[in-house]
Amino acid sequence: MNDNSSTNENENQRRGARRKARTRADLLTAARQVFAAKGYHDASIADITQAADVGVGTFYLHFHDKDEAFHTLLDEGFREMREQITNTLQQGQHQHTIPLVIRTVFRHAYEHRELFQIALTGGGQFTRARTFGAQSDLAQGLTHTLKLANINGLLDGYHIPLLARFITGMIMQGNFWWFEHDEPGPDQMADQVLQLLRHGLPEQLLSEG
Amino acid sequence: MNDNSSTNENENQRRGARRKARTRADLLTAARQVFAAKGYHDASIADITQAADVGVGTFYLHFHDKDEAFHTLLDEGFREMREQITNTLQQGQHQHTIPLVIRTVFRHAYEHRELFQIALTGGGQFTRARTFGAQSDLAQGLTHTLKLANINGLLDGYHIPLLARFITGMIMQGNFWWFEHDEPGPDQMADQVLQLLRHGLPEQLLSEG
Amino acid sequence: MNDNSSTNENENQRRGARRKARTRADLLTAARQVFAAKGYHDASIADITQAADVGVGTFYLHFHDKDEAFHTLLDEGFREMREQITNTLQQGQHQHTIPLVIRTVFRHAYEHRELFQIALTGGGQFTRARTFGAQSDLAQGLTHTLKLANINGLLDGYHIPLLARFITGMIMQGNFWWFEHDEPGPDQMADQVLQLLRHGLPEQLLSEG
Amino acid sequence: MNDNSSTNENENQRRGARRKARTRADLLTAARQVFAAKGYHDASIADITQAADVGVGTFYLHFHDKDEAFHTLLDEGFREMREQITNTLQQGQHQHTIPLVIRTVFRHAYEHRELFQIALTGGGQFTRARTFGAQSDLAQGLTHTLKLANINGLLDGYHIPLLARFITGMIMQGNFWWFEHDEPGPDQMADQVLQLLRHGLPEQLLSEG
DNA sequence: GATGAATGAGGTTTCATTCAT
DNA sequence: TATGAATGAAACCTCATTCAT
Repeated sequence: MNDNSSTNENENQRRGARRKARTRADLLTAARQVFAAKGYHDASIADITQAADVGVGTFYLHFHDKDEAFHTLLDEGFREMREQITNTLQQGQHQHTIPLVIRTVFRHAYEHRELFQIALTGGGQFTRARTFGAQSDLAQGLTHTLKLANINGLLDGYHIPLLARFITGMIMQGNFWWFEHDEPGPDQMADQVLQLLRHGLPEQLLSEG
Repeated sequence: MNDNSSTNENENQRRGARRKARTRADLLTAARQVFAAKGYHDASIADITQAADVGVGTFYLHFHDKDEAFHTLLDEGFREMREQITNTLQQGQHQHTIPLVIRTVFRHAYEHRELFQIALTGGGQFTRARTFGAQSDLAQGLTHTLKLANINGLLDGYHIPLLARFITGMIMQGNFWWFEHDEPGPDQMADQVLQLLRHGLPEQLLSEG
Repeated sequence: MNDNSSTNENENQRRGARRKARTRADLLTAARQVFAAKGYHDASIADITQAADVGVGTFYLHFHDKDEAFHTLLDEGFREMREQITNTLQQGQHQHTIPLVIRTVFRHAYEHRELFQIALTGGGQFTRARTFGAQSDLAQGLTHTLKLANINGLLDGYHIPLLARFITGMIMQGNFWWFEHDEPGPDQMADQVLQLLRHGLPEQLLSEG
Repeated sequence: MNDNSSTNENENQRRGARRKARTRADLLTAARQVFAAKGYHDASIADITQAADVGVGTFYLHFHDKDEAFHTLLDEGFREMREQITNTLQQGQHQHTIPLVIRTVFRHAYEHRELFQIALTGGGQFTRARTFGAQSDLAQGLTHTLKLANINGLLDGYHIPLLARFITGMIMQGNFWWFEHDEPGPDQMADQVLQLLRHGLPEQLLSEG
């Protein structure tokens, strides 16, 4: 009987925790949709809880405020991608790193387009820092890679941190493209970026006065 | 006396018009500073009128609402640049167009950094459309140029609108760079972009598994 | 077996009742601490149940609402004192009543300082009535006593209900004193009050212009 | 013309300031009524602005928050009384001080009964400190007076700070009395207090077991 | 009996906008 | 034209209370 009741209690606790986790997930999903549709500032808590079909108060049971929900959304949404990129960067096969990072970002970005839209356009005082931070992280990782690659002087004459930014910029614009189009898919998108990085543009287009 | 009085009236009218134009300019300058410092949403009309040293009501004599002030700020701030770029694009010397556009954007962006910061980070319902619009305009202009250049098939194998986006992305990241650094200046920044566009990256960095 | 099971049932019932009573007592103790620390309004049910180490819902198994818990706290906390004072008042030895009441209140107040603090400072719509009520009860009891004592005209010239209030006021300020100091103890406090009541102040302090 | 316009401007400014001051006064009057009727916590800003017949936002144009309005109400309401008492205390004719203070407080309390009710019953985190502070101020002033009076040892055997508290308590209960009754007026009330302070109670009422 | 996730009414506060002067 | 006090819709957030488990 002792066993039984404590088992029941555990069972109840687990059920409760599961339900709570589900509500939280519902809220995050709703937040993703609402933020994507309206942007950070014009999304109200009421919008989010309505979309999640829960009461307003429930929101505050799971997040301290709007900002925390926003950050949680991005942090959890980007975790997997961040981990994959970190792995790639740490593997040390520098000759493969850049294409791998590009492909990784594009694959995730294509799969989680809403999330990227939020990250790239979202507002909010802290948010500005945070979303730029996302781009900065990527740029920093690429800077690191490029510096390692430059041990043998391959990139002398390039401003390496800028180079990293330029690549970041190309990737970001690829994501913007998907706000309006579905084609081409992530792999062809990556191919296009790599093609430009490999061969540049024909000389005729770039002659100066 | 009639003459006299009408002269006086004219004089008064002119003085009034001058004063009005000056107040408007003060408001735009103040708006630029405040938007840059706080972002669109966190900038209040009171902030702006305080910075301009006028009453709150005065704001509404010059702008219909907050959004109009914001748009006016960007439109007027970008007018000169837009015109120069339009000219460049229409001149038809396609082999010089791309470097010229790049240099033009960078020069203006460096000179009007606050303005670019506002355009690239500012929020607001319409704002999102507008600032993306700015990037889209640039991308469209470049698309047009690249298509003309491709009459002789130079760019077969490239996805031209994407190519235009990538270049746009590089330019935008150059501007982001200036949010945090002052060096390198616009011409060297352009050189870096052109260097990448001309030669791409060393093959060793881009080999895939 | 029938006997047996009903014995078990009884046993279980008793155990249940004991547990319930204990939870209730825990809640009242917690409520006392929390109300004393934060005041009525700023004390949340969650604060109380947390301090009692029970679930929020449990609170409502024992009290109908926040106000009931508050009133219960005061009623039960003051019951003993109220009974002693009632006894004193009913004993009819009027010449001893006033000192006895004063000593009784001070002794309880010193022992249950938290409770008195709550009663004298706590808020809440009904609470205001209730805590004033406590003072009023005391004043009424004293009024009654003084009236009985005045059968022989001792207090002609005094406004008896006011007199009762003044004594009440002195007692209350004695309690306020203990919010900030521990000394003097209840008996010396009573001595001070009685000394003033017996001899008044020296005439020199009270002469009017 | 210059004179004229600047005169007009001044005139306008003054008119504006007068209007603003009037709104502020309306709000304070409304706040006094609402706080008196409902107590601090149960009075909402909407209650106050409705009673003052202004928009909700107007409240925040004049007070930073509810607490500031409350404190302002008390500070401004007690200013005159505080000044009179301070003067009395500083005049140094110690043999008249106590009766004067008692009469002063009662006169003001009778005239501004609502205010005293608010001060004595009002809640709020800071409020508790503040309203007790009012009583404490009075008690401290009296303590000071009594100490000066004690130079010649008149009060040896009395605990002077307690004595001051007791007098404060009598005054406060006099005010409580007026929450429910209009009679006796302030002067007779003071007379009653002074009578008790002068002669104490008949010994028969205070004999101890 | 005990639990704690969920609820939503109700309160506070901000700020774009208006309008009488 | 310029002013700034006044407005109130709309957002955020809290917490007493309920109820399914």
